[in-house]
Amino acid sequence: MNPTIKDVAKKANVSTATVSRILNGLPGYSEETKKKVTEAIAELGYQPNAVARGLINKRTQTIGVLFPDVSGMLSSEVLEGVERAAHDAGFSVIVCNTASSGSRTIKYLRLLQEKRVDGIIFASENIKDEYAAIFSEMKVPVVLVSTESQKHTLPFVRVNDFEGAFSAAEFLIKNGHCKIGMIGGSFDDPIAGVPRMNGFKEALSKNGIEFEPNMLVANEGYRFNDGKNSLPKLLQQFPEMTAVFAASDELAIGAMSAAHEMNIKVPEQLSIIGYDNLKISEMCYPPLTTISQPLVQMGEKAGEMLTALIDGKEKTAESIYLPFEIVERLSVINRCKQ
Amino acid sequence: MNPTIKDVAKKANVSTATVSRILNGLPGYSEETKKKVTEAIAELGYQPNAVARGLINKRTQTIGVLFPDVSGMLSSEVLEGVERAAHDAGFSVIVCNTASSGSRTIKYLRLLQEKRVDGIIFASENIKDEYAAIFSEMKVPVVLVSTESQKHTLPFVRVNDFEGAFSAAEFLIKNGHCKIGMIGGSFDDPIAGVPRMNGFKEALSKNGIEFEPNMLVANEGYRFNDGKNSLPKLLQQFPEMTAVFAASDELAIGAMSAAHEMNIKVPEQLSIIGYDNLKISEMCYPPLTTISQPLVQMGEKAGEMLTALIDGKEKTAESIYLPFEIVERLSVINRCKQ
DNA sequence: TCTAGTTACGTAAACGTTTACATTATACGT
DNA sequence: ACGTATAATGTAAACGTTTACGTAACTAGA
Repeated sequence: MNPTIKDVAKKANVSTATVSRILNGLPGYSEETKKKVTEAIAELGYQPNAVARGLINKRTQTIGVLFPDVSGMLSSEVLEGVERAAHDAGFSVIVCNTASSGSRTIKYLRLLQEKRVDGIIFASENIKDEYAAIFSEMKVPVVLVSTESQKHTLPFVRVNDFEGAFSAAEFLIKNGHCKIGMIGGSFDDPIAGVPRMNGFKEALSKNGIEFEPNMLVANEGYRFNDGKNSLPKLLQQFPEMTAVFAASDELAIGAMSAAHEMNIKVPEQLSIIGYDNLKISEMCYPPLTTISQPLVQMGEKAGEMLTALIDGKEKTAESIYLPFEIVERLSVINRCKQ
Repeated sequence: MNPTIKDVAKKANVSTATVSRILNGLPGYSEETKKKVTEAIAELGYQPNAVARGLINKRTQTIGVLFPDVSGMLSSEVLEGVERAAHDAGFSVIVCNTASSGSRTIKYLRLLQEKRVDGIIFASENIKDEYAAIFSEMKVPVVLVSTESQKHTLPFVRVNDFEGAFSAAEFLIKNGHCKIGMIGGSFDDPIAGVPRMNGFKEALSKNGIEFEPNMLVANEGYRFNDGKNSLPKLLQQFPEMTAVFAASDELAIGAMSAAHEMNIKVPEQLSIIGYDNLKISEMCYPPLTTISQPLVQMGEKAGEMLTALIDGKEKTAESIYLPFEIVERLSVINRCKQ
């Protein structure tokens, strides 16, 4: 099969220990033997076996990442960041698509445990007690991205959704809108659902606008079709609305699509602001003004935190809120300047 | 640390061999001992160590997937399919982002070799000789997805781009268009560039339309901005155009965006057809008529082929062209019915 | 010249499995 | 009662590394 360290040792007339030392840059060999060994390695085309290494070192240089939805645009940007950071730190990443299913998540966690990954990144989903139990059983570092848990104290990297939503709503207000509706997520979603709705309400109230239930329509999910269906509903219960805050870009673009179909001009008749700054948000027409979550940077940061934890560089990781940003494009109009 | 098979054996008063047999469903133990062992496993919370297993079995139950662009929408859909198929067959997947860089690709390949993955899926990129050399050196199955190589005979799964492009152009013709332009990829891209341009030309010529160079603008890439920049150019060199075929959905949507800005109505004044059927294609306005590549299915099929090859179920894999499909939405108008 | 320290190695155990082979007990046919 | 096939189990080697420990040679200081 593949040549092993023994073959190299034999060819170079040294012991496997010496070869290993050379391979790992440990002290204890002469330049002369190093040369012999290096030549033997080249001649044989020797490649160290990471599996054997992993067995003895109890380190696989591999991390696992769990997403509810691998092909989602949000997940894929985060993944890019994670992969980059992991690879830069010498780790490979195994992707797992939980499809938001509890049982799948647990299966994957068990699998990662068997594979002896050195750490785990858990994205965009609520941490059930069951998961947390497995985490601590596994005794590997875990970092959360785009989610958090106050019950189970795990380090996370995300943006402050309350403030992001607050800023979005306030941005509309500053642009002269006072009849503002919201297309939100789910009341059952403590991560992206509730905080964004609360931030919205808070912005209204801080600016002397009283929130009324008819200004909001909530959704199970955050998808295009949810947004597309929500706009007509919202418009019906809140006809005087001049601007909408959508809790995700997909929702916003869905709303925009509905507006097109209803012959409502965006932004002239209706301003729309989204949340996420996915790649598509600059591709739609008009380009979407939105709250930017630095997704790949979040993934990257999470990857860095995790690998630092694994390498013991950090004892405990400090959770961080990454700054969001309002990226102004063309879907919001300033009513004052009209 | 974690309990090992030895701990289980001791607790159950049997040998490790027996435990192993029970774990792997091999014959040779009584119901009674099985019960003892199962109990011991449960009490200790024993989890087999896949690393040790991998060492002796020379199988890691892991495959590697290389993408030029992990967060690209195309890649991420393919990844979803691959992950699903792999997982169903008992494999984990390691993702690698080559960023279209040769040196990164090679580094990753070496890494996967060290990690002793059981197989490789290579997506969307041209196979350089150097890669092929490593493939054969690694002696693991490789399957290509969304690319192919006639020089190095590797199994692939993709759609026939020539025919896809041909159908797209012919679809426009059948809808009464005869002044048709194309926003294409690169002449240097033998995978998605040349075949799509040729398919386009062939459709014209088959229908008695003579192709002129001014009907085409080529691009380095397939991105939104390429499309956005290309439309004005194309319109300038081919003003009588009533329809465009774009070699990717991103190009098409970029073109649509440019049309919006130039106050050209889609599809009333200009019909657009894309290629890929990404998720965004139904989110833009008007929803994009496009050639559907079954991306997740392609990933899935590739994953199935690879795992079958690994498990030795298939000796050699048959390359396949998956069928494309024209998905009609609203970006193309029928001129005959006007 | 002797001792102590350093350098350059080699030996062998260990990591946690699987599995070929050996061993024992059991049942069965005559 | 005896051999034999079968079932149940154990022993130990093997997978390819790393590393604690041992040893021999050499250097340097007195």
